Amino acid sequence: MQSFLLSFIFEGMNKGISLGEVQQVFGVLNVSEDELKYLASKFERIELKKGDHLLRAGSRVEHTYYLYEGCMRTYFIDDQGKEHTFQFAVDDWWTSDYNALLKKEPAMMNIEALKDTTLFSLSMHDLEETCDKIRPVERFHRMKLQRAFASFQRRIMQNLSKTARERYINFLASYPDIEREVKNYHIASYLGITSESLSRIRREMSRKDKP
Amino acid sequence: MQSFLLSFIFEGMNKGISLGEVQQVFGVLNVSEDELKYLASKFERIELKKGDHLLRAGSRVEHTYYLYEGCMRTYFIDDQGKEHTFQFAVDDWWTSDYNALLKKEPAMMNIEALKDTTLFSLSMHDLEETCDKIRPVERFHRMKLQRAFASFQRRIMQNLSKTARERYINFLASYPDIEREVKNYHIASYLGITSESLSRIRREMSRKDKP
DNA sequence: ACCATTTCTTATCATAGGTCAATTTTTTAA
DNA sequence: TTAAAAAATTGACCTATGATAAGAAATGGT
Repeated sequence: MQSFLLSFIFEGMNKGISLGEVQQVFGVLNVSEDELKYLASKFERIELKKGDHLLRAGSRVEHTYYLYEGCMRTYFIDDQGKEHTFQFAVDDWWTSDYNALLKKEPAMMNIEALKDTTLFSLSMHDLEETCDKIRPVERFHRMKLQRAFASFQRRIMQNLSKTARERYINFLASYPDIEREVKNYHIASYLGITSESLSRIRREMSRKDKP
Repeated sequence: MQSFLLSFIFEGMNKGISLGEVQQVFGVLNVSEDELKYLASKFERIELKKGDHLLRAGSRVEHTYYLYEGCMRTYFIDDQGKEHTFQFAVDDWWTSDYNALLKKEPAMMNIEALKDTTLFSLSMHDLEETCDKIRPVERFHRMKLQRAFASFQRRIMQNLSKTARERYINFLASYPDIEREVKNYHIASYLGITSESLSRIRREMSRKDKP
């Protein structure tokens, strides 16, 4: 009887997200209890196991995802079959294939879990609707976009002006904790180099670290 | 007398922008005449001659700029003194150093006019204020950010997966009309290669074009 | 129209990073 | 615990692009 009750509760939790979790998603947001409930109703909880894919190239994209806990990698495959990591996402990031989402084209990106991960999904349609209905949400979203925009600017600047080695050092500084989860070839393809090149860079660095 | 009058009119025009121009900036926007006037009052017209700088690295950034007519280039200088073109802007684009603007840091970017150019400047403070006061403006701005975001995604994907030659071909397709204004070394540094390399690529391409 | 300046091209040589193949190390699953 | 699979490293060689320098072509100011 008790275990039946428990499983019922868990199933219920898996459908949606709590008000507390909504507040985590949006930070401190000046909205009413009703609005909070409305927001919560729009999200769905997604639990992924390490290695699971959230999105695959070619499929339709309709959602954007809030990464509640875990670690994801977005990558794409080029014409020659080579894999390129577009970005890593960790706690409290949003992720999706925004280009496909916006242009209503099939996804070019794949998104996979690098460890067991919990996400909250929100359809683009609901995002628009909540932006319309709840002013602070639109503002919140606009701010998110601005910050993402600025970070893209920095990434493009780096790619244009830094050597692979400098970019790697910078990567380590930007994602200090991520290292355990990601493969070196993920990092290499994020930096725009081969796994072998990264290996050489790492060797040189460890040489010079211990003289 | 007539010439005095003319110069008076031009001076007046130089201060602000007309309601018709505001509508150009925001496209068809569902706002009242009063709101349109309010918006117009927040913009300032800037006329630049070819070669003039709108922004220089190190200076404070407080404005974002709508490019009404003309052509601008945003570039930065790296630690080794090398110049990198971050982006070209043509009619109906917005430009600024968004990273600096957002983080309230000194500019890293330089923005120069590639030909005589008319811009409308809007301070970040006024942008926030108009987003607050006029809902459709916030929506408009959010959409702009989304599109810019998607286009950055495409650029990063390209840089990771395409050869210099492919990127050049793609550049020509993306900016078909810009070529007359920009120097080859502007394009080269936008693509992340040297002017000499671009020259080689161009030679190879013209060889194969005429067999 | 002319000279000065800037930009573009070409050639040569140097180098970061890519490719391929073999080996070692680490992780995974039975 | 061990065998199999995946990931990382290494070495030998290759290629695209960078650096430098010099000349050709285009552009701009007077």
